[in-house]
Amino acid sequence: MKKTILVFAALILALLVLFQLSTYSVVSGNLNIEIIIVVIALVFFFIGMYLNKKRSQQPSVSTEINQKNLQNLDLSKREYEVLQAIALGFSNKEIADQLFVSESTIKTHVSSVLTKLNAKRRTQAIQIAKELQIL
Amino acid sequence: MKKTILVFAALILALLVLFQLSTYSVVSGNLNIEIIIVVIALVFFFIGMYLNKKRSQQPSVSTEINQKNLQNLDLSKREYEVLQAIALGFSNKEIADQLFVSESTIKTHVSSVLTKLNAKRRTQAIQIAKELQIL
DNA sequence: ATGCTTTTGGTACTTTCGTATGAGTCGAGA
DNA sequence: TCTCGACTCATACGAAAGTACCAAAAGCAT
Repeated sequence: MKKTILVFAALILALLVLFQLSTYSVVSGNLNIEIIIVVIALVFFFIGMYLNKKRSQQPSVSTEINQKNLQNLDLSKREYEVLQAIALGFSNKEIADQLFVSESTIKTHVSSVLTKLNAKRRTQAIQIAKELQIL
Repeated sequence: MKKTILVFAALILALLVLFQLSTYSVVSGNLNIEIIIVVIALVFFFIGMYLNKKRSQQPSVSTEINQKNLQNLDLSKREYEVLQAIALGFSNKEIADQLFVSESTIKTHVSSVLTKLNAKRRTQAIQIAKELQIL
């Protein structure tokens, strides 16, 4: 809300500046009227784009991963890889083959992931990870 | 692509019209310069909003469920409920308690869901269902 | 070099999941 | 009424998944 007020204040200010500029230059005749129009057009074009972007960004679900949550979980690189593979629906054996390690290793990683995500099952881990926007 | 060309053509046209209008009115002096500025500002403000909207609408992921895919899968009401519960990370026993049926029943439903979704595991079923925008 | 974490891997055991099969109940519709 | 699909439930078995505990190798920072 505060930001909106600031934006509109800046907008009005810009308008006033343009008024002054245009009347001055038209009167003095040292500036072409076309330049003024182009400047005004560009300024408000980008203002329109900016405002609309702000508006449309809020409801859109940020599909990017939340780095803060990811770091807070303290998952190791390998554990995160395993978590991603789990979310893709792979079995422990399949993950093991993909990462060229044994299934025992994957089980170890999965257990760590479940503990760190505070999940009882891998399906729950997926759900929690998605809520944290980690995937 | 065709639309982009049209939009830019209209944009250039609008610019030309404004040029003509402004030079004419300034010369004849029958139109206030402020009015012109406001008109230009408004026009390009909305052009900016419109273009930005078009751009941001395309990559937005429709979060609604795809009814067509849902119907094509031929999942029964109960099976769909179970699928949703699976995606929330619940175990068969927990789902059974929530739906007031036995775990055996849930197992039956889960098997049907896996078959219909062509999945080997419940985690894979979740992934497939999300791809089909069923969840 | 010496801790420290990560990664790896194993054994043994429990739990959960998934399949196969069969069967009873119930409601909607031919 | 008879049929069909959906829902229910059980048993038995095998396959994954998960836990607990241990331990060695590797990487990396002080």
